[in-house]
Amino acid sequence: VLSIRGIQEEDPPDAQLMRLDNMLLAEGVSGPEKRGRGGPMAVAATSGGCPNDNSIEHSDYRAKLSQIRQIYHSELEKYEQACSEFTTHVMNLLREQSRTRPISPKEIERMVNIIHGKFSTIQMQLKQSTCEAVMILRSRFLDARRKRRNFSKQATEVLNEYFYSHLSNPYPSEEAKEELAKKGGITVSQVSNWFGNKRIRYKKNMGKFQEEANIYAAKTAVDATNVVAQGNQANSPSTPNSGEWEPVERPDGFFCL
DNA sequence: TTTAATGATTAAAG
DNA sequence: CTTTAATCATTAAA
Repeated sequence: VLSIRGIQEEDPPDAQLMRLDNMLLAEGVSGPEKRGRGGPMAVAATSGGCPNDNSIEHSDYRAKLSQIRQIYHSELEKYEQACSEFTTHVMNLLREQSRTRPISPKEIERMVNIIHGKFSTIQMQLKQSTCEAVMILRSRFLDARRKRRNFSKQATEVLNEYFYSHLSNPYPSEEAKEELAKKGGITVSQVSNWFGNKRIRYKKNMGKFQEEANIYAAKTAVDATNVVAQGNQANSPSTPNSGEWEPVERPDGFFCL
């Protein structure tokens, strides 16, 4: 079995292996056992998400992670043990043979290297599959898309009001976003997400939003700072302007329809 | 059950 | 950092 290989195994073994090791460490699989408190567990804080999900979900996640961790460590130990056992076994064989033929120390060393190479590739496979398991676990528990809930009527009302009353420039400032978030009972990130989605989806299929536009068109006052477009006030929403808000240059915040 | 709507994430560009 | 555009995953509607 110990053919003349093992020296030419993989050219970049360290590149991949370093990544796997780093990830396992970062994920707390291969690091020191952190029983009890001390969790600076950095959950992706980008999305507002529900404020009341940090009980069952998280502990469930940690339980599963600890399970993975256990398996990983026991397997790793098994490999270490098997490796050393096998090495000593081969050494014994070589010692026996050395009675009938001369065996150079170099040959022995080569043999040991081959064995260690073999076992380290197995170890690498273990790390690989462990990383996969962690990734799956992460996507299963920590992906906010899986916890998505529709906004309240109030929130969508507020957001749509702003959007359709600022159709010419639907980019709320940071302050405006905070205001909208407060009024709708959602986070600023969620407001940003909503506007990002709304803009692209409105632009992509304006006809689909005509009715919605009609509903919200009359409900809000025009931005006080833009007092320019008096003539376009009666802009009939049933004939959506084919131009977007982007292509027309907006030198100073003027209307661009 | 299939489809549409929708909030969140990602990559890429500024 | 922000945005667009594409995509993912869930929910509501058909």
